[in-house]
Amino acid sequence: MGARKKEALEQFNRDNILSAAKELFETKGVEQTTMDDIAKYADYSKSTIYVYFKSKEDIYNSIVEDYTDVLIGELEVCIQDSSDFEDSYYKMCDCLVSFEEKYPKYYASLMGEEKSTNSRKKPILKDDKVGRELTGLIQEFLEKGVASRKIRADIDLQPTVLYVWSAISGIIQVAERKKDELDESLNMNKKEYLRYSFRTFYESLVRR
Amino acid sequence: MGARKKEALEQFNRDNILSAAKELFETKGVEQTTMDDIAKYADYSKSTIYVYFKSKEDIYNSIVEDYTDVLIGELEVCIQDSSDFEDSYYKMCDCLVSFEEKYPKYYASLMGEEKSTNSRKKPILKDDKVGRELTGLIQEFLEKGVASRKIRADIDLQPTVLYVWSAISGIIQVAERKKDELDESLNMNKKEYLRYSFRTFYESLVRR
DNA sequence: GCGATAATCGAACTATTAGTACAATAATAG
DNA sequence: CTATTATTGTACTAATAGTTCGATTATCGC
Repeated sequence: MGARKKEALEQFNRDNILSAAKELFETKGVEQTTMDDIAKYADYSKSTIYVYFKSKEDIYNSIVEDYTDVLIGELEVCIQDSSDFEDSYYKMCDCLVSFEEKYPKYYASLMGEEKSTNSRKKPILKDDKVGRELTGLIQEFLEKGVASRKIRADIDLQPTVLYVWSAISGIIQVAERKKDELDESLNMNKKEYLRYSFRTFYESLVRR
Repeated sequence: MGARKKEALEQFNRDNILSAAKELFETKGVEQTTMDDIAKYADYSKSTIYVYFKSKEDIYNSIVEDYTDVLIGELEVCIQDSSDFEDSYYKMCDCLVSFEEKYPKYYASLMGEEKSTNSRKKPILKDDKVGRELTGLIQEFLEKGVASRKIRADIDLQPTVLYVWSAISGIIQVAERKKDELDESLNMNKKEYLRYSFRTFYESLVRR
């Protein structure tokens, strides 16, 4: 078999395994999914799975990387394709919220909860690609704000990037965690609460 | 044996087991600590451990409850013992940061990361005692702000409570996660960054 | 098509760890 | 001293990640 075809076949197998794992991880949860589950669902033997991936962790990490790229790509569009600062901001927020709702487990993982698919082992500290790319994007966003005079030019950009990120991610996290209470005691659904919080934060950010 | 003495003895044993588990959980991590570890360190047989606690989860939950009470108590002091609004705010922030630094695992757990000591099993959704008590405290805090005219009286208190909580917890979480990057690229240590962020947020909160 | 090579499979294996069962032993009450 | 109770040790089960390896099947070069 030609090297080209061989490589393609390998890619095909890897993709099959990954997409099976992806589905199972999303529906059953990562830790509740066993290697035997993945093998069965992907229609390979377990031994073959281990030919293509060295561990469950390895599979998981590959998937997370895919999601990272998707999310970062979407956020880039929000920030770069929009000429208006306020518009960028709300698009960015929406984009993060959608991602969180669609893939909560991966969102949690990307956003820095300790990553481990096998809790008996120490979690591996991975280099924080999302974190770095995200702060890059937010910096770009803030620079746009400064350029359009929405944000004071004398702010200290670097820590403000993190500050903005703290607030946005905090808002999303709390909204998700408290969504049931919101309905009950606040008479406000998650969406409304998010709008309120994002707006409040936006207004605290731009000069009045 | 009198019922009184028996009860005291049981409490003694339970406490011994809990304090051993507490130490191990703090040093090795919860999931890296086995029931055999706990038994050995507490100097009981595993069977006896299971007389006093029905599962590892049970031990863990008892410990978390203790920590919850400690944290809530400390926060109450911050808010209630301080007559100045700004003072309350910074004390509250410091208190949360100290707790996070001292007991990062428990902080993460209290603050809502999925709780499970045995990742093969589905995490149990516990009723969010900290959450409820915390929002109560923050509401009290904001009411003080309104009373002292530091905060506009026409704000919608309920969602603002969550909004404030989002920001503070977000700031702490990001500071912890990025503490290494802070040193390197921002030329700012975690403490300085926290001060900057808490101050920025405080100023966005009070009327100017 | 044929024989060699490589991919895949299946099934049994190890290691780890929560949790259980139970009989033996130690401590205590009366 | 005896009966009860608390504690222990040991050996078990179940679940699951990961390994091993000989058997099987597909594919390639000729």
